[in-house]
Amino acid sequence: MARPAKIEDSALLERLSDVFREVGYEAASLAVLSEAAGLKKASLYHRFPGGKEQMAREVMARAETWLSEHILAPLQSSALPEARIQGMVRSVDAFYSGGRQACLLNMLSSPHADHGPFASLIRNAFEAWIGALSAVLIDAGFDEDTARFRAERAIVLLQGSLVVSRGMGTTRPFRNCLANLEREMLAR
Amino acid sequence: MARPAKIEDSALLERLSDVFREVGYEAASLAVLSEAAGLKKASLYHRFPGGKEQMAREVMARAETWLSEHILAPLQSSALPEARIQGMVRSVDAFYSGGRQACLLNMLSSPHADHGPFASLIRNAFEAWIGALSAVLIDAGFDEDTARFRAERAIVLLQGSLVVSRGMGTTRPFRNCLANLEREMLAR
DNA sequence: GTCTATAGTAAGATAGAC
DNA sequence: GTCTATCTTACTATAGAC
Repeated sequence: MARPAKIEDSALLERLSDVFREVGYEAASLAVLSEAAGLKKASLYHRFPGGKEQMAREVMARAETWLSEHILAPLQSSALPEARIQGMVRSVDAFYSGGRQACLLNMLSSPHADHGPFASLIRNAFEAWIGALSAVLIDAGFDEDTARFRAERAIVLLQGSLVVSRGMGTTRPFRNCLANLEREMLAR
Repeated sequence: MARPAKIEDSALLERLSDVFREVGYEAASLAVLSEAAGLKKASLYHRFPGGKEQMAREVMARAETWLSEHILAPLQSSALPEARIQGMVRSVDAFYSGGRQACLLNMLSSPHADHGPFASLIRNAFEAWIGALSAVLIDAGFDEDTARFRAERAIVLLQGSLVVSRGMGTTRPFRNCLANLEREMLAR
């Protein structure tokens, strides 16, 4: 077959996602995205006529799908609260490569109205995650306020540990965070 | 006096700092920096011959000075541990405008070798802050490992609460973080 | 579907007048 | 010290061949 093979959507989005997670939206130039994708710029525009903004939005959409399937669904299972949180910790550890990869929810955050679409996607993702964690804690017998407070703090710890790990050049804060998350969330 | 008045270094750096904190390094174009500073691009280059990278480095240096004077020094005072942490909380609340302004240590973090200078400044700032907090906890009677662990977690909570506040469009996570920081750090 | 080539624009940076 | 005007480069995006 002389025809050049199509690079699969899933693999393409994953490579683009790596770039956005590493350098953020503005620093992700088409040159960098093109090299990471293994496609020339014009080919990227063929796949994403909306340009960089569409790439980022599809990357975000993919991340939300991942969140739903690998985080929210397991959290909403009928397993024990301990097991549901343990499952989340394992998925999170893999997704962030043990603290070496940043979070899109941080890297694509922007105060610009230009990228307003991202803002609501990011807010929704945070709220869905916190809501699901909160439901687990309510199942575990905590009152609503405590559940919500601890769920939000878990996400804060996760995001903060990624920031500090990145800034200090060590994954220890992230590993500490995950190692203590279940115990802290369910502590009486 | 027909001669145009010089804009003071301190005011200039503060305006530039606001831009870097809001949008990060790459999105801080000279056009944006120029407008925020109230100086034309050529004037910025007169004050910062090294261009944008020098601006960011001087903004970082200014932030480290602020950290030393308003955070590290009070933490190293001879006051009670409770009072030292309360003082830090007040300073932090003001510096981050109650959670509305982001942290340079997050916004200027970059995996690029280009901006390597930032990386060591950021790492040093994190380490100095955690070290000072750790010393307070040792003064409060905690063992070295516990002190270090809790100090690091305090910084993680701070950074994470800023990320989540920004992402969710509310300052509540940041306010929660500060409201509970002293109690959590000193809990027996 | 991918490519080479190129248009058009905004970026970082400099020269020289006032 | 600040300004207008300009240079060069890099960026986003498009046209058209294969």
